[in-house]
Amino acid sequence: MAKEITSRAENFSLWYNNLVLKAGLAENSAVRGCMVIKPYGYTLWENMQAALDKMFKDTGHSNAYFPLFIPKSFLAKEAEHVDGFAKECAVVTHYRLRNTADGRDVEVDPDARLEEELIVRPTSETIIWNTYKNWIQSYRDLPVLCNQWANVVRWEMRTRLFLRTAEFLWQEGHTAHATREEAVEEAVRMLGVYEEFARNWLAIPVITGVKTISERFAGAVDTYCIEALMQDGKALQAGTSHFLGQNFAKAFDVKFANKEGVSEHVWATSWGVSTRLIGALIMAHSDDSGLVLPPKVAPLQVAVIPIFKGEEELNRARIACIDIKNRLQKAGITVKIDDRDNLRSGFKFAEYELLGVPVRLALGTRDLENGTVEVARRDTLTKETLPREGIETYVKTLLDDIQNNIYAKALKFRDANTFLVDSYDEFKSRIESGGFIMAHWDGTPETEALIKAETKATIRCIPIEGDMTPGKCMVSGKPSAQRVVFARNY
RNA sequence: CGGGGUGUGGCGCAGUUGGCUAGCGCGCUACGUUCGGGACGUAGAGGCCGUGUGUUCGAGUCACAUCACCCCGACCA
Repeated sequence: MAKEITSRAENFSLWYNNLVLKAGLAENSAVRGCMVIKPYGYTLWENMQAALDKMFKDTGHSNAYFPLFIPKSFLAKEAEHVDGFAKECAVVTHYRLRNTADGRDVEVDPDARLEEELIVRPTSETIIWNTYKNWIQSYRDLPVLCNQWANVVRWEMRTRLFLRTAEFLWQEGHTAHATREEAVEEAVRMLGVYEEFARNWLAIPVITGVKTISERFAGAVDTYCIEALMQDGKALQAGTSHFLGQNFAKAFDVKFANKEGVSEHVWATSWGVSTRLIGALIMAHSDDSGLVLPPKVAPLQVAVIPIFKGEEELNRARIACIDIKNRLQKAGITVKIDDRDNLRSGFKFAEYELLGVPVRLALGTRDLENGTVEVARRDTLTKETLPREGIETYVKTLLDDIQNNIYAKALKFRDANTFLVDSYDEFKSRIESGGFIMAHWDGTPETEALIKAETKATIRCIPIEGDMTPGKCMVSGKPSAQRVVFARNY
C-alpha cells in the first residue's frame, strides 16, 4: 500500500496518488479499474461542467443524450474506428441471471444470451451517427450541433485515478455540417473553446496543435488537441477535437439534399474533454502541502476559521465570522465557516491547504479587538492581517489575483521547460529531464516511430500557432515544414 | 497482457523456523487540561487476518487457485 510520501520531487506518482486520496477527491472502488469520485472531487467536476456547458451553449450547441449500449454491428461499421477501440471494450452478452443449483449464488443464465452483443460505449460516434441518419434529409437540417454529458467505458490494462480509469465522465460533442470548410471550422472552434477553458478556468497553459497520423483518433481525418505540461515534465493530452471528414456519414449513410437538390454525405466533427482534466489540474498546480485549486473552479473559495478558547470566545468570534460570510456570499463567493471545536486552528489551516482552498480567513480575539482579520492565500502560502471593513472587496480581488498568479506560475514553468533542440543527441539527453522539446521532424511515421522506440518520446502535436519556420529533421536531415512538440506523456 | 510487489480494526503498519488470549501508531468515543500553524492525559470501542480449497493435532504464517490494488513495461484520453 501507499507509504506516506508527500514530496513531488521524491516520487511524483506516489505524491499524486496520495494527494487524490488524502484530499478526498476520489478513491479506488471495489470494481476493477473504476473510481469513486467523492463529493469534493465531484463538486470540482460540476464547476468545470458548468463553465464548459455555458461555453458550448454560447457557441450554439445543445445538450442531448444517447444510449449507453452500442450494438456490436454499429461499432463495426467504421473500420478504423473499431480497430482503435476493439481491444478495450466491455461487452454485454446476456440479460439475465439465475440461481445456482445449490441456491447459494447466482450465475449468468445461458438461455438469456443476446442475439447481438451490446458494447458499453467507449465513445458515441457510431450510435449518434446511426441516429443522425434519421435527423438529416436536407441542407435545412444542418448543422446539427449536439453535446452530451455522459460516462464511457474503456477497459484499460493499467489505470490511474482520474487519468485513466475503466469508466470515466466526459462530454462529447458531435456535429454534422453541409461542407468540409464548416466542419473544419467547427473542430478548430471547439479546440479554441478548450484552450480558453484550460487557460481561463483551469489556469493551465496549453499548446494547441494537430496530431500526427499515428496519434490520430480512430476514424478521424484530423485530430486537434490541447497539450499541457505537468510538474514532473511529462505531457498530458487535455482535450481533443476531431474533424471526421465524411467517414462516419459514409459508414452510416447519412446524406442530405443540397440547395441544388443533389444528395451529398455530411461532414462531421466530434470533440471531448473528461474528468482527466481534474488530474491535469492536480499535476499542474499542486504542491507538497496539497492541492492548489484555481479560484474559478474551486469547490470552496474561502474558509473562515474562528480562533477561540472556550464557548464564550467562540460565540463572539462566530458573530464576526457570520458577518464576513454574509458579505462574501453577497459578493458571489463560496464560503464556509469552520467552527468545529474539537480541532485546533493549526490543524484546520493544514487541512484547508490540503484541500486547495484558495483563501483562508482566520479570526481571533485579537482581531475582534482590532477590527481585523488574517488573510492567507493558498498559492503563495503567505498571510497578512487586514481591516475587516471592506474585506469582501479585497477577497474578490484577491481571488482574481490568485487565479492569475496560478496561471502565470504554470506558464513560467512551461516556458522554462520548453526547449528548442536541433540535434538528435541533444534531444536524447534533454528528454531525460522532461519538458516540451520543439524540434524539426521530416513528417514520416518511420522517423516518429524510431524516436519513440529510442527515447519514449512522442510527438504531442504539430502546433497551429507560433514558430512556423522550416528546417531540417533532427534525425534524417530531410526538410521539415515547422517544429513539432515532443514529450514523454501520460 | 508480461515482469515485480502488496492485501491483517476507518488509515498506516508489525506479526520470528506454523503454537495457545492477533499487536502497535494515527484516527474514533467519553471526560479533563489545552486552543493565533497539524495538542496532551486518562479510560474505552472497534479485527472471523482479501476470498476459496487444501496440508496439519493446530494456519495470519505453508501449498494451490482466485479477486483486488500498487510499481515497471506494452496499450490508451
